[in-house]
Amino acid sequence: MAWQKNHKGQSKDKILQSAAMLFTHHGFDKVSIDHVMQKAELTRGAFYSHFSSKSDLYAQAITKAAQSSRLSKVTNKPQSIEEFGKYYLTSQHRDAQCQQPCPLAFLVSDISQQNKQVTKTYTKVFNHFVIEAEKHSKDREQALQNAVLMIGGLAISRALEDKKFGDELLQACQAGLAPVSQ
Amino acid sequence: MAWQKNHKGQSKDKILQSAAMLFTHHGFDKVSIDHVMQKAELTRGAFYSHFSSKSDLYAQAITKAAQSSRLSKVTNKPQSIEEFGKYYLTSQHRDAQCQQPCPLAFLVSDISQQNKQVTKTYTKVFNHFVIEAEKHSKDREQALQNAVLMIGGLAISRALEDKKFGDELLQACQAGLAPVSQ
DNA sequence: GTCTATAAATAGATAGAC
DNA sequence: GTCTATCTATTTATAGAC
Repeated sequence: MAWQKNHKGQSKDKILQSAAMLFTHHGFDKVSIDHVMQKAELTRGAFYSHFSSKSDLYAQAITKAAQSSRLSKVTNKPQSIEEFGKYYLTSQHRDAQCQQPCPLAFLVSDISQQNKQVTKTYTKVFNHFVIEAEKHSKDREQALQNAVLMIGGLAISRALEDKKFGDELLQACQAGLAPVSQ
Repeated sequence: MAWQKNHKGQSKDKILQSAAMLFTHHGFDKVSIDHVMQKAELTRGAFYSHFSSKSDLYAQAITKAAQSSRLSKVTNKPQSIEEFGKYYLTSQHRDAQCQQPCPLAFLVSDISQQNKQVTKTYTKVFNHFVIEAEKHSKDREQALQNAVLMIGGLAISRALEDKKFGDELLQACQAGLAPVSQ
């Protein structure tokens, strides 16, 4: 029994990990259930034993992506908003040269097309981001501004065809991050 | 001849206007060529006399959306960055209670999935936005920050399930806009 | 240039064997 | 729980009549 439960858990986690990466990189519509299951080394038919629909998978994958993202790991937590920005607002992050980029930036305009389960999940993850930013900001208002500069800056930089323009934007956002006043 | 050219021009413009609205509201994948043509009161088959592909339409529709957007109209141009923000960072704009919302915010994470024609068009429109912001900012760096606060703030607010949270975010972004120092 | 009809491919979801 | 096979629907794009 324990093995069976473990086995199921392992498959579900593998699906979630595949979905988190694929969705974050390509968005909801460009990724099919088939893609996800292939990456998880399973077949389509097995999908519905774990998730009720593609949307259900999407919502859970966003949480997974946030957890797998480097930002959420306890180790190497930035000690200031500037460090936070140097870590987040990079061309490597924008160009997805890491395994798990931030879903808040990569999926932002994808989310409003989805159902309530998805938007609730996104809101929860964003709220955690803001709480983290508050630790290094003067007040909540400044934390919200810092969050927008980081997430929005990364998202827009990603949409630009001109990489140099994108780099300039990342730099400007980094410079705009307001630290806790000493 | 003139009538024919005019007739074709009218059809193309009708298609573009329909596409601009539909794409801005729902993104690239959720809108089909059929939807666009139905809204333009034409049939699918007529589409390819005007555009070479759906992507081609998308790119041209982004330009059209930017032109149709209230922000690009000459009349009622904001005289300061605060006015700009009050005009842009509203719940009405976020909830698409206007005919033509800003494609820069509504489509930001949609764009990176598309081809070069599309990303170039987005870059061009964003560049115009920044140039406009520069007129009311201390320098280019501050203009870029202001642009991110507006476009990013609106985009994230749109993704949040909690409207009050979204309103708080819009408010914080408005407060964060830095004007030209007097 | 616009129409109807259709080709060709893809995707979400379900059925039933093992 | 996982597999293969399939249903059903949708979509991009093309062909050919008017």
